[in-house]
Amino acid sequence: MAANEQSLPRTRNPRGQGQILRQQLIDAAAHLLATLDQPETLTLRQVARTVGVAPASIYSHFADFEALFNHVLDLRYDELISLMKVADKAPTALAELVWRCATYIRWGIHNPGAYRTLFGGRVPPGVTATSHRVGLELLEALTASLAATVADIGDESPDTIRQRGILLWTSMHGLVSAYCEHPGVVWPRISDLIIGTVALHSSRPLPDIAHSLQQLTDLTISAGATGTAAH
Amino acid sequence: MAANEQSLPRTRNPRGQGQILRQQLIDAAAHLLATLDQPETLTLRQVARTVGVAPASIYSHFADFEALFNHVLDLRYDELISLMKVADKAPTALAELVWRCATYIRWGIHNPGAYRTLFGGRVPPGVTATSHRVGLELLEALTASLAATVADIGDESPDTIRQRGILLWTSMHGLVSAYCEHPGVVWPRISDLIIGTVALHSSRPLPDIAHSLQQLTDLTISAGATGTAAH
DNA sequence: TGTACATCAGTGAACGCGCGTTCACTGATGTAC
DNA sequence: TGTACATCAGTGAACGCGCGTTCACTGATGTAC
Repeated sequence: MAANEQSLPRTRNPRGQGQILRQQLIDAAAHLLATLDQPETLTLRQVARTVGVAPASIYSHFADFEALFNHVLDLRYDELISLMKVADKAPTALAELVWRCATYIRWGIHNPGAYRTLFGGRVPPGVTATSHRVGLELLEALTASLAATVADIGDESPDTIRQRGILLWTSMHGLVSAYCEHPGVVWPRISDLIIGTVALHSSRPLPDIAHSLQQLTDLTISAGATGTAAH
Repeated sequence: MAANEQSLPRTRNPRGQGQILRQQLIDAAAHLLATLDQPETLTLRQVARTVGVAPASIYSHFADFEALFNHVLDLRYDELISLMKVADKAPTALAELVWRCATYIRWGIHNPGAYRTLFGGRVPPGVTATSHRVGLELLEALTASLAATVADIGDESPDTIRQRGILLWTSMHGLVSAYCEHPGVVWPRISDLIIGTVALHSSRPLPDIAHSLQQLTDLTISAGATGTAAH
């Protein structure tokens, strides 16, 4: 959509305000990462053009392009983790599970570029550590939440519980990925997909799940949170 | 893994056998697509190097690199569709669903590069038509199979049936994607993941599903089919 | 109050790289006379 | 049986492109004397 933004002249920052450019670079990279069809093709020169600065200027603030790229990914990941904390305030085990799933799916759908780069695997190199953290950290919390929700899971083996957590996570991953990658499909409402997913994996009644989801929506709206809650 | 394969001298094909190179180009591109960590970074010059030929030689057989790339993707897609036909021979509705899911998931896991390029969205440009065909064609067959399997689905609305098909497909998509993209995770056995997925979405007993999966395995082994059954 | 100097926020040109593509060509092989 | 010619399978060098990175620099601004 956005193509030529290099026409703005940009005045140099005053002395001592050099980190303003640093923030602009981060913002521009985050914006491009969010909006590019193929986020993995993000380039240093694109970021420089967007900010209206010479490509070399980036090296005053980051060791190389990978450092900027990874910094942005870390910020986005921290944002997701921060948003997921809302689940700790859930009134019931089912609500915690619903909130966890809803937050994950919504964040992924609203941040397709970042989601794809963080969870879509095979990033150029470099961000591997974060990416692995992601998989395990979120997966464990999700599995615990699922185990607490499902009544008849007490007598199942740890392996079975773990597999159920994995299947829930991969189904959410597939939902987010497919939703973002196949805009040509006519998709049901996101809330229905969230409710349906939780219902399948928890065997709980649809109305209970819908109620918990509504609670989250109310909470989010009353808190005025719109998205960028990192740091 | 494979890096330098340009050392083989390669003797020119005899007169009239020019299409041998064409096949070699297709094979090399398919092999690279299957094995590259990032299949979307496949280049014309990589293919040429693998075959041991000048980059320009490709233009005797394909209009441009995109034509070669798309041809390979079409072949892989045809292969998947061909493999999916085994579900038509299933003895029961449940077996058809299980066979469909198992074939899809197994093919995806054994062809990560091709799967990612076909279904992972956002290919450079070009293959859009095929990619859309994929989503809808397979989704419709899967949804029909699921509807035939699930007993209590008769009184549900078409939208609900469609959503259940979508959730099944996206969960398989997520399973294949996550499995290929996160090799660091310790995964359960594929057959357990297939059985667990079908169980969740069909509400059928695990042993019945396991039995149907075993039938498919027996059939596949007795038929001697190992993978490349295109055309 | 004036001036030399250090610092700061960047710039501009160039580098080597791999890419897809073009174009004139080469050299072996078959065929017509 | 010999020779001119057409065809075929590919080659080699070059093109323009965008990329990440390097390096010497510029010009404004603050500070020390």
